[in-house]
Amino acid sequence: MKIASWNINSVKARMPALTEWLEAAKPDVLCLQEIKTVDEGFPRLEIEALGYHVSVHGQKSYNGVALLSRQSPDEVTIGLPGDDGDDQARYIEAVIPAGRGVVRVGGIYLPNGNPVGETADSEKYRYKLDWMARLKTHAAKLLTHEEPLILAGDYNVIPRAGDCHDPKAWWGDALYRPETLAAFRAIKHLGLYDAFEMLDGRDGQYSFWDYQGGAWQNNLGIRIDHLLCSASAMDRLVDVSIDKFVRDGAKPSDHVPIVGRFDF
DNA sequence: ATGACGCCCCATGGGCGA
Repeated sequence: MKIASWNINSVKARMPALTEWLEAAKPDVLCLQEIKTVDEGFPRLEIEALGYHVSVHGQKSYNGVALLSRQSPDEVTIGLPGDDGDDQARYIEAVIPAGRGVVRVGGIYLPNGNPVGETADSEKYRYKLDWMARLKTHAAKLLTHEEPLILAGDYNVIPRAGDCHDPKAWWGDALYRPETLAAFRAIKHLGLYDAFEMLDGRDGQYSFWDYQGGAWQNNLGIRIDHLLCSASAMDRLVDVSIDKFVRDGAKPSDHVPIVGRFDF
């Protein structure tokens, strides 16, 4: 069973790339981020025609997440609990049949957080840290359940120096600074494992390259898209791949898919 | 020091992303 995540950077602008990848990679579950459309604008029929159930948590122009699954999902929920005033569409969750059991998948679009501000207390950075605290609370609750858990998405966190081309230049950015890394560790320390780090772990394996400045051509990337797995999910993880070749396609997203293959 | 690229929208340039 293949469970994947991809920040698609507008699902409507990316349909040729998305359909091509779905038909080739055939994931069983795909979490999409930055669909940049309301629910009604999601190309549901085209995706369903490829054999997927479509669950959407959309938003006009910005953010927006979706969850595609070959099997019909149960218990689909949208929005990260913990702040009723948060109107940004960044979280979707479902329980998916897997083998003889089920797996719970959360699709995450964690806030970027820039600019940080001189004293690291800008509104956007506070929102990022608050969101990470809410994710920790929610993950702790989900980890009390029996089924394997995978929290897949664009975390906007560079976990290690080796996950960016120029750590000194990135240090201090909202994606790579002490408070961000501490919050990310706190989530992992609940009992979640970075699938790529555990099964591959090489430096320089990026999932995002900026459109600007020839970042892709010069391999100036960062690894910010992650699959965090509970222990029982990790026990079933066979391999992880970052589909870097997708960045060379026509009209690519600035992110590429990350895929975990599980023995469910 | 700035902009660069690409996406969005009751657009025609500004906001946003990372």
